Amino acid sequence: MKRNKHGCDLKSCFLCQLCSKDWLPALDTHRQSFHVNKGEMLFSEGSEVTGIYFIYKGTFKVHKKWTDDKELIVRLAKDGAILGHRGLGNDIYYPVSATALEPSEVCFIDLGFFQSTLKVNYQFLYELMMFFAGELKESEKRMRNLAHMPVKGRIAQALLSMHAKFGTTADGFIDINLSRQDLASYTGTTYETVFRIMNEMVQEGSLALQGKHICILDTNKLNEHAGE
Amino acid sequence: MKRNKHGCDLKSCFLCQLCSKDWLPALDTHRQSFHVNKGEMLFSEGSEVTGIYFIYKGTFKVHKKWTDDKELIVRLAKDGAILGHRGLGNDIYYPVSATALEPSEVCFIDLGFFQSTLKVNYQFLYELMMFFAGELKESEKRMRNLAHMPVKGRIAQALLSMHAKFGTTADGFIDINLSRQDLASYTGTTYETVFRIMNEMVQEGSLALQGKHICILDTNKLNEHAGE
DNA sequence: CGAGGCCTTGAACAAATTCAACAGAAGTGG
DNA sequence: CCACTTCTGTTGAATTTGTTCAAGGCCTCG
Repeated sequence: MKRNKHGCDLKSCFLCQLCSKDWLPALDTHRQSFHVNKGEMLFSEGSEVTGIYFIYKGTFKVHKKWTDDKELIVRLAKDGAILGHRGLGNDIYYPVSATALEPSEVCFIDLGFFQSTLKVNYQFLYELMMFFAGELKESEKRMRNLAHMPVKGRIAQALLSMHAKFGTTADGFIDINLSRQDLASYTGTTYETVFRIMNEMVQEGSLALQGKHICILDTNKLNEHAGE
Repeated sequence: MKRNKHGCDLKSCFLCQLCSKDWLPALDTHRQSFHVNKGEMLFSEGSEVTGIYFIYKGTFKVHKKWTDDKELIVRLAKDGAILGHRGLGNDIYYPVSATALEPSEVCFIDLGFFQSTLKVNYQFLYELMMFFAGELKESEKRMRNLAHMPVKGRIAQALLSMHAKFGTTADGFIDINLSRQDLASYTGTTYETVFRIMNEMVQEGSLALQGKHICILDTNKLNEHAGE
C-alpha cells in the first residue's frame, strides 16, 4: 500500500491537497494512524474534542443520539473524508458520534496542530469554510425533506444518494454495508417501515434485494418519489 | 443614529468587528444600504448569488420551499446577522430565500469584493468558518429533533429559542412578529396543529397568548417537552 | 451450539394531517 | 368610506401515515 509523507495517498483528501508543501513534514510528525474495527466508535457524542480525523480507508456513519434506542444518522463518510470537524467551534464536546461500518483506517491530527495548520494554510482554511458551507446546504435540504417529504420519498432519496456516493459492486448492488436499522436511522423512521416500503419498491420494480444488499433497478421511479 | 465607516454600528456584526482597520475604507466603497419592506424578499431560492448581506436593523426569516404551500423556515435572523452566506460554495444559486418579517435595513456587499475580503482578512475567514461550523451543529440538532421529537416538543423548543434570541417586550411577550403559519413552518408542522398545541400549553399554564403575541410563563414546563 | 441481534410480518394504535367551515382582521380598490 | 377579497386564526371530524407492539424465523458470531 502506497502512502505519501503524511500517510494519506488519496486525491479526495483535501488536507493532502491543500496544505503547502513545506508544511507536510510537520504534518507528518503530528499525524497518527489508527485502525478502527467494524462497529467501533471513533469518537462519541459528548466526549471532549481532541482532534480531527481523516478517513484513510473505510466507511463511517456519523450519528446523533436521541433516546437509547433512537438516533439519526447525519452523514455517511468514506475514504478521504474529514471526520470530527463538527467538534470545531466554541463547544469543546463532539455533538455527534462516528462509528465504523467496516474495518477502517484513519489518520488523526490533534486539535492544536490542526489549528496551526489552519493559520498557516490559507487555502486549506478557505476550502474548509467552503466545505462547511456545502455541508450546511446539504443539511438544511435534508431537514426540509425530513419535515415535508413522506417516508417513501426519503428512502428513495437516501438510496439514490448512497448509490451516487458509494457506487455499486460488480453485480450492481450499492457498495455499502448498512443495516435496515441504520437505513431507518438515516431516513428518520423505523426499521419496520423501511422494510415495508422497500418491499413496495421491489413490487414496483424499482429495486432488487438480496439479503441486506440493495440494487437500484429504476432510477426514474425512485426519483418520482424523491422529487426534484 | 451613529454609524461607523461602513454603515454598521453593531457589535454583533462580525464583518465590522473582524476586518482589519485598513480594509474598512475599501469596504465602505463597496457596501450598499437597502431598505426592505415587511414581507419583501431580500433574495429568493434559485436566483443567482450576487453577494452577501448583513442585517443592519430588522428581522428576517430564511426559508426553503417545499411545495407551493409548504416551506421550512431554516433560520430566524436579526440585527447584526449575516444573510446569504448559504450562497457561498460551488453552487451559484441561493438554496434558500430570505424574507423580512418587519421593515428592515440591510447592507449589501457584492460577491467579488466579499471574496477579496476573505482573502485579505484571515481572522474574518476564520470566524466565518467557525460560524458555519456552529450553524451546521445547530442544523443537525434541529434535524434530529425534527425526526424524533414530537410536535409539542418542537414547538416548545422553538418558543424557547425565540425567547432566547429575540428577548421580550416590556410586557413580557416574545419580541418577534411571527404568524402561526410561520411558526408552523419553523417547527415543520401545520398551523392547525400549532394552534391546538399552543392551546394545550395555555391550559397547562406554561404559556399566555394575546392575539399573535406569545408570553412564556413557565420555562421549566416547556423544557420538559423540549428535553435536555 | 446457544444467544443476541437483525429481518419479516400482521394487527392495533396514535399522532398529526387533511378537510371543511366559519369568524375576524387586514388590506384593496372603486 | 364601504364593499370585497384575501389572509390569518379557530375549531371539529374524518382520515392517513407511520409507529408501536407482538411474535416467529433466520443468521451470525463468540
